[in-house]
Amino acid sequence: MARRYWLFKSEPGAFSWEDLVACPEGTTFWDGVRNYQARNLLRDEIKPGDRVFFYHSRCHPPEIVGTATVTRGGAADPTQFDPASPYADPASKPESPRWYGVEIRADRALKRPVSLAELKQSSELQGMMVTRRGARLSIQPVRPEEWKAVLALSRRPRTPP
DNA sequence: GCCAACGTTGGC
DNA sequence: GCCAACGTTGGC
Repeated sequence: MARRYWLFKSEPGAFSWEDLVACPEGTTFWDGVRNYQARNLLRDEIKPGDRVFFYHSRCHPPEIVGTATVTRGGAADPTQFDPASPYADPASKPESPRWYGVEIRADRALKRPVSLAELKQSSELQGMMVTRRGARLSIQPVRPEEWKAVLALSRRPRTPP
């Protein structure tokens, strides 16, 4: 199975790229996803070795800031069983968990962040999910050619306005 | 702060 | 099963 590529959204006020890098080994379990479509990807599709764009959402500007590697595939999200967690789900039972997450490890910051505005301007990235209006999915598939194009953009100076 | 898009809930 | 109401996401 070939390595696949993903984009994970995070609000920097909640959990930023810097927070990930500060974790032991730059590694964290990606918990708290409570959307079924994203859950299916976490549980069934995202495998160790896959690569991840770390995207800052609900901030100025929204942008891709770094890359990470999946170090552990779909596992039950423990926060669903923790009554003290804001992500607690009393309806979910340990014998049939409803919510899943994966473990990721920070790889490196992009040479420079690539903003959503820039993604939208790039002719190669017109079809990228994150550029579509109303694309709220917090875990998104990324095509290999999109992965390459974003990295290429990050190695170029920002386009002057 | 605004509001469009989307997902979920719940009455019927 | 439909769909209106509601809450959330998230760019702008």
